[in-house]
Amino acid sequence: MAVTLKDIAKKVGKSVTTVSRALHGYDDVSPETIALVRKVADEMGYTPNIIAQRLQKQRTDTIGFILPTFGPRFSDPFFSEFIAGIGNKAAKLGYDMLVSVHPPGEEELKTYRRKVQSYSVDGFVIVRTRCQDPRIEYLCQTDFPFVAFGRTENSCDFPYVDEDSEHGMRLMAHHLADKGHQRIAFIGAPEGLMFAHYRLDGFRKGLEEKGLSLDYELIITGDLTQRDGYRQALALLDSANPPTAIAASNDLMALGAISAAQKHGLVVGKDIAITGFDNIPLAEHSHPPLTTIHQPIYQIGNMVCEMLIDLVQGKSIETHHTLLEPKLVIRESCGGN
Amino acid sequence: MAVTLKDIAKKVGKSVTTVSRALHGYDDVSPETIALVRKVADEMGYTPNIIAQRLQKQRTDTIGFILPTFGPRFSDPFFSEFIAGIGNKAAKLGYDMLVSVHPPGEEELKTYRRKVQSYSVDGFVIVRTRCQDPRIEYLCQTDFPFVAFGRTENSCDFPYVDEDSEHGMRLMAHHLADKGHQRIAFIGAPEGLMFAHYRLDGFRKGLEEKGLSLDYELIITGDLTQRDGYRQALALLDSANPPTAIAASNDLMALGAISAAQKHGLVVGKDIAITGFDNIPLAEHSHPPLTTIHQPIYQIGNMVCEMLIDLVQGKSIETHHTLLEPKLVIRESCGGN
DNA sequence: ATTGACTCCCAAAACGTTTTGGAATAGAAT
DNA sequence: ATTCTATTCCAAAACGTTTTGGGAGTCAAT
Repeated sequence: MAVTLKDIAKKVGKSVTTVSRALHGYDDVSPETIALVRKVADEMGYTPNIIAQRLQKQRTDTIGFILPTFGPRFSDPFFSEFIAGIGNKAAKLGYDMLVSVHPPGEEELKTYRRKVQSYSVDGFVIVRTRCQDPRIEYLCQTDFPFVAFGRTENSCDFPYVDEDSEHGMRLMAHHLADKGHQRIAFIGAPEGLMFAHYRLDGFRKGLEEKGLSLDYELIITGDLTQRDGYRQALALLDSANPPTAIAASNDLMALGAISAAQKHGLVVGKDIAITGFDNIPLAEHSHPPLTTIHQPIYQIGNMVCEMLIDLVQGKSIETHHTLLEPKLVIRESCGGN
Repeated sequence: MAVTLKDIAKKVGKSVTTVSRALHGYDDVSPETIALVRKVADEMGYTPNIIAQRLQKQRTDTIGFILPTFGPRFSDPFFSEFIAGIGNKAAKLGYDMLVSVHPPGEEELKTYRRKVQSYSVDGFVIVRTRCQDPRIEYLCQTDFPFVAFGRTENSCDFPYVDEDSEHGMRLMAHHLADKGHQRIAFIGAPEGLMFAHYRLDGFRKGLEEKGLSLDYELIITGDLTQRDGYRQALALLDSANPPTAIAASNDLMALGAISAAQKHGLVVGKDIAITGFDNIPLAEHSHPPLTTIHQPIYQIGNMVCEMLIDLVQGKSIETHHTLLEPKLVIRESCGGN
């Protein structure tokens, strides 16, 4: 079996205590002993048993991340990038990342509860916040550390990072209005998601500021997949009086909408304008390239993770709430600049 | 603090041993005691401390998965789907999933080593196998349980699931040849990856079987991103004698190539044929929809995870090697049917 | 000769669980 | 009265680590 402190202790003829303290470089161990212990530990290939450390320290050095997602063909590039963001930062700070996959619902919440109660993780990263978010409510209520990407309507105060998508969508509305579009459709995100509201409200306000109003017949909702963007856009274009522009609530749906328009024989960027939100890598090299709002997903993963780790380590966080300024990225899918 | 066995023991006036055994339903505990203990445990909201269990049991009920990936803007839908596949199966079998992110290299291997030696996980899922794969070599050599998605040229024997991409690419070559293409370009995957070879070899063989040969000038290599597919395809199309078909080694690059062709004013599916590999969800709703080889990524995640868990539990696995039959999915990006 | 300061070390407890190897009691069979 | 069997229980050890609260020895200052 593996090498333990006891084995080293036996070898060097000291106590387990001394070996432990030597390896941690305590100054009540003589330099010679430290050197000796280090050498022997090295030779024997010692690695501390992380589980024993965790039991003793009463923390896991692990952060939890539960992907709130559906079905087998789940494949949102947004999440790979976000995971990379959290994961890299966590690794850098010496933390592990425990990932689960659960569609929103009762089961999901049970998973949170179980992980909290069994001390599986020190804290959680929450993503895709919902208006009334049971995860946030639960974690607030049990005082368990977490940081969210996104805000919520829950009453409790908690640390989060979010992009000001309301403002982002206002910019987008201005842009489309400036391009002369009047009949503009909006493909929203599922009702329960917090950002669905920000984006819709922002878009509506943006149009109003330009003297336009968002026709309620042209507001539809998609499930954020490309497939659904395609389907919804097709329906819009098949209607009696199709829009001249479609603003989707995320890039994936926008890409679907582009396909639908092209299927309809339209030249996107000329016959119709289509826009997204997120600026995933795919957006840059689609045809035509997609006008969208940039969201630094990887960096947000970084930030959220760092905040969480500060939090679980009891460090005082300077800023609990970060609202990032969105940037409009103009490409050809709405005719360019 | 949390409620422990000791707390329950005190409450019911029995020993910790008895409480533990009662909760596990041992038959040397009287039914009344079992009922009482269960009730009290419930009332007090007891959840076993998972870390203590792990220390005692000497296993973690956790499987490890290290994403072999680069840079910040990493965003491959392939991985989200694969993670979902592993994660869901793991959850179903009562296992956690520990995810790290590391570009291939020395650091990556160190992470494996550390996780093995510190007992962080019971086994690993390996993905994107390389021809000479240091991860596999290390794990074989230390006899640590793992299952791979993909084969390798390493000499050791190990359990894997793979799709027969050589055969898949042969089918694709046949299809393109049957469509009358003669000047066909191939965008390969990075050299070191095992599947890069299978796909290239299969494609070459497929063409040869149709009496065609693959011009070495038309073999180029991409980094599997859409951006690079775009770049490489642009180069091909800018050349003096451009190909009439481009077969990319994955869907993402194929999508990039489609954009490039469209940028060049070509109608994909008519002026030029472009094909991919993977059949990610994006492939179905691109414009035009992408002809590709289907790879059931989610199910492969499921299978690999299940095999691994059988393995770490010492169950005898029936089949160590699974080679899945690829299926050609014909869509419009190469002219349909 | 004491005291104090300093250096180096360690036994034991603790974290929360499971498992081992009995012990105690009661009733039945001899 | 003794032995045997069943039933129900539990003390202690074990997993591997860190921390607590000293102890022993040396040397210098009183």
